[in-house]
Amino acid sequence: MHDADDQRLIFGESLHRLMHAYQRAMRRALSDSGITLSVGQTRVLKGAYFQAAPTVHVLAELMATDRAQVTRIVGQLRRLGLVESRPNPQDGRAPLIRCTVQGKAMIGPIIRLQHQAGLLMSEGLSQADIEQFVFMAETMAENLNGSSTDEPT
Amino acid sequence: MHDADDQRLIFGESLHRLMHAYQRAMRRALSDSGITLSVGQTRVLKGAYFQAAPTVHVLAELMATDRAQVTRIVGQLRRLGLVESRPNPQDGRAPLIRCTVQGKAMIGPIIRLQHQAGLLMSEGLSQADIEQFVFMAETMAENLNGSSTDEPT
DNA sequence: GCAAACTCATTGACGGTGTCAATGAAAATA
DNA sequence: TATTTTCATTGACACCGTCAATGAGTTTGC
Repeated sequence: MHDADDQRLIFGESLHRLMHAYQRAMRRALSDSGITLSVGQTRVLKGAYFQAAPTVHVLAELMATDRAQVTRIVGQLRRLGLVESRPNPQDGRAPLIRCTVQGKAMIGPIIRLQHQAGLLMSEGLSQADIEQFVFMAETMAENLNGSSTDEPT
Repeated sequence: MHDADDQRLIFGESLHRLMHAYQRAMRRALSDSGITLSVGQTRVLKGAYFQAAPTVHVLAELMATDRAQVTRIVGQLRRLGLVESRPNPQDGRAPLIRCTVQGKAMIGPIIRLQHQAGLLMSEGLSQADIEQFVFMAETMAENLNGSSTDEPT
């Protein structure tokens, strides 16, 4: 029934379709480029690169995902020699994670692929549209997160 | 580097965060309402309801996912008595899937939850914004899909 | 200083999901 | 009629999200 509602009905499905399409495109682009990393691995690698020696906790928060998951991925990347964790002088529980030289070498191509995907998907949209879209996506994510945590006082 | 590029860099991450937040919200809303269906199951159920006796193929296309996945979910829903598949007089390979009475009874609450999630996440955004967002999401998904399939002649 | 409570990373386990390959039945094509 | 194509189905595998338990380290309260 009635206009406004229908918009909302489509909403979830639109999001699903976009997300699937994006993930698929990224996965294909990565494998076509001979990069054998999963999407999650690239996300952690980027985090380790752009943040200054983050902990697992910081990365998990950044990616809005579970620490367990991040720990696992860090382990994989470490075994691949793309990342290393060094003891944290401030806190013995939380090692600091850093890109190795080899890890840094992969950042460039990864960024380039994401960049291309961004260009492709934004075809026919203006720069202003894109910025608006990103802004709205952030706003919505915050709306959803904020309500579930119910930060008190 | 330079404005335009940075937008694109954030792009993927924004999408990830929004998607995670949305999926989480939906999962929580479903379980809080005592509905023990997965997100995928609700999607298929909705498809079976809104389409007129679709095949697995149709549902998969609608959801932009794999037929195998849909087949599995249909099996689960059938075991739950929410859906039934009847032989297709037009094509013996592709049974037609239909909501049962019990399945239809669940549609209302599911829609309502998605509706609420939509309202929550669109807080602070105008109706025009929302429509714009959905439109852009569809456009982008098409951009991504169209290029990979390269439909010829 | 010491014990309790807390925080962190880590590991294990489980379910949902996406994808590919193989199978077999039915349809379309030659 | 024989070949090829299209469909659903099943199995297998990897990725991802989540929760529970563990253990090491830190902070708090006494």
